[in-house]
Amino acid sequence: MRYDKGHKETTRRHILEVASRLFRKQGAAATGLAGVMTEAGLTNGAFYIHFKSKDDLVRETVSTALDAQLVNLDVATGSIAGLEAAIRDYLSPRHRDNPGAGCPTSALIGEIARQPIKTRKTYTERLNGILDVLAKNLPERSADARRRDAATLFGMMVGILQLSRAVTDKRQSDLILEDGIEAALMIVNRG
Amino acid sequence: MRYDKGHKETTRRHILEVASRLFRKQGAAATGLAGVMTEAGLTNGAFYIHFKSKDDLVRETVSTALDAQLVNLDVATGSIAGLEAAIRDYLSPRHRDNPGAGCPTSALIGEIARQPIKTRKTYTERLNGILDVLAKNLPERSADARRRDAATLFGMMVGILQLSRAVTDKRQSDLILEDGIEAALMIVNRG
DNA sequence: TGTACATCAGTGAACGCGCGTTCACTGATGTAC
DNA sequence: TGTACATCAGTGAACGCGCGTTCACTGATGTAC
Repeated sequence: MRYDKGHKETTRRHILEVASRLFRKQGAAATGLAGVMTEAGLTNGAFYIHFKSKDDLVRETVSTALDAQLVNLDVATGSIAGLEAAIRDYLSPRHRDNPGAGCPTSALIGEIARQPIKTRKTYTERLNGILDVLAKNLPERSADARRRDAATLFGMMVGILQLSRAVTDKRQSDLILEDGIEAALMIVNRG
Repeated sequence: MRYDKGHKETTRRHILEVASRLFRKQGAAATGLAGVMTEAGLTNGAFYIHFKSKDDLVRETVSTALDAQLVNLDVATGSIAGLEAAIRDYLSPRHRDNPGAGCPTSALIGEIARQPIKTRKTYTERLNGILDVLAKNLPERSADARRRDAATLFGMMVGILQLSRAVTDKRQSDLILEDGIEAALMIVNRG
């Protein structure tokens, strides 16, 4: 073969990374495959060697981006202090200003809700993995209560980050993040 | 003239209503002008009699939809009980299942954050009007604290509604809404 | 060892299609003289 | 009062363009005999 063993898989992952970044930055509907492939250093036609369709690519990017987020979160947390640090990082100006490398949910949830059921199912599974990690790090009480708080906490973080991204006034945007951290920590520490 | 005085304005408002519904339901990027005009009972070409461009239409729909939301909210609230009822209504299965007639922020905030600055400025202004109404109905404390809580509360409601829309499991989706109401009321009643 | 063929990731041109936008035209009414 | 012209919301065909997708082809390597 012309290419190393594993080369195809490397290329596929590379396309996924590029697409994942562009989708989060520009939206999936607003991002064309030609742009993805050019950015990946390939030509149009090569796309279909790796993916069945654009829908397929969207589903794969959602899946892998959430997998990566779960791993990062699992490593970063492990204690209440770790969870609090993760919340501060999530609701930071740095995260707000870098959607392409940030939380896929905050960037794409509006579009995900309108995706084919298969993609929404994939999303739901991965989301639940993330909610499990959050719940694991919440203090005491029943596992059920922690798990339910995790969904509330995550929804809150997502909504607040999105508001901070939409608003044009930087001071207001910063304030939304700061107040959001305070409220999120209140959810973490309620009992 | 062939048409009544005020006919043009009526038509314009009709196009706005149709577009506003389709944008919230399908996303603005994923909705074509031909679809909007057909749904409005007109032909393609008539669009440019009423609007300068698609961007212009998006900005106008965002503006008028938020204006309408502000009026509804102002009427529905007026007391803490009213605010609580508005929160329950926002985080209800009915709202979740009817994005086309629902909160424009929950349906479009991801796209709004990527719109031209002019649209984002319009959005920010209107959002602040809504946050003012929410703040007005929060209990006591300083006006500044209430205003900041309003942003947190709204961000939370938006994020939770979006999560409930993305998730495929109905039971989980319902639970997210119920727990979200509880947490939102906690923000309302903290002091 | 040399040659013919198979494999397959990637190329790049082309497909049909729907997009946002433009424009010559329509036709009912209002206005001027 | 009658006629010529102006107005203007709306029509519908067409524009160029980029979309997602297809496909004949390339060319480096592996395999068979």
